[in-house]
Amino acid sequence: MSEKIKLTKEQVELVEQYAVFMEQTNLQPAMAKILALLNVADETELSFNQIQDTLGLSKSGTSQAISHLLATNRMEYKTKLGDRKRYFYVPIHKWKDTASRHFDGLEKYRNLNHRILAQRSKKTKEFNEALKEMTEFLSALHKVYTEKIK
Amino acid sequence: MSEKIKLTKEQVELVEQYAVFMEQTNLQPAMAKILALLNVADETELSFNQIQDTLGLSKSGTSQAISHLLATNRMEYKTKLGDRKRYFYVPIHKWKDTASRHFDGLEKYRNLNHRILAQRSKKTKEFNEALKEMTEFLSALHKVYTEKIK
DNA sequence: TTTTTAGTTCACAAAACACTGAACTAAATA
DNA sequence: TATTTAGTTCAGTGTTTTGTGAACTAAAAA
Repeated sequence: MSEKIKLTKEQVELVEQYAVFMEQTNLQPAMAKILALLNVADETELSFNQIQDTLGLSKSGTSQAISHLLATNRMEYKTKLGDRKRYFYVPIHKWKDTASRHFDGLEKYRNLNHRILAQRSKKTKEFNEALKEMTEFLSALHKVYTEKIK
Repeated sequence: MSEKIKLTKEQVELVEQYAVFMEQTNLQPAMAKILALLNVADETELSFNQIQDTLGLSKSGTSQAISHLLATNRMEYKTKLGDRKRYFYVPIHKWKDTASRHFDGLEKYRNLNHRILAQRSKKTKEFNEALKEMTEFLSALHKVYTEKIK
């Protein structure tokens, strides 16, 4: 029988909105919905079947999405003695690691812009000045990160 | 005849790396390369033909990419009296507007997480606590934005 | 041993995406 | 008026993405 989880109307709404947001950050729909569910549901640890049934995905789709989420550290699982299933959860307590990866991307962008600026013709003064201001703002952001998280 | 622009080896390298970075943020390859070129090239204003020839794109591909970049405010153009062409450029002086849009996305994420937290069962104490910490960091980031840019 | 559970793997179908070439347009030039 | 310039539009093609169902596996339970 189905192991579909009961969600309030508000939870369904939140799952959908969270998933859409995640899709916009490059995540595939199925993965986005799984993450959304694990963030919103009352229970933070759900089994393969609970995920599949609640979201109405195929078995293979669920398997592939879960594998990818595990491989990219967006999800983890635990087991329970005397129970063959895995229980999947979002390692939200590691949110600082996730944030770090985002700031690494930002730093890469800052570095690219810095290199671009370094080799630019001195003739395009306004352009160069704006580019410099922007990289300085990126540095300021990075500083917040090192102070608050790193 | 071709209006291909001359780029140093380093500039070619930077165009490619910048474009790859942009592709990773959801931009289509052609658009990513156009933005990269306009950031790196000595001249900040390039014509349709200079862009097409330098990047080796088709005319229609160039047209469609430019239209989309203009529609999404990632590019603008100016004209010159007595010249029928448009000269395209990256409005880098508006980098604060671009940053604002990014922070709007972050704020949306913070708000979603805040709503999720507000309706969560009180039983998952650790999860809720971590989620709260994270939204607080998102608020701190947003504060930097309001102080430095807005 | 046979069956059930908890998945994994894979070939493929449907849809979306990215780009191309060819035909077209509208304004300027000859 | 005819031609050139500076693009635009669109149908189609090749590629990539997502997800499906069917067959498979490995361990546990009956």
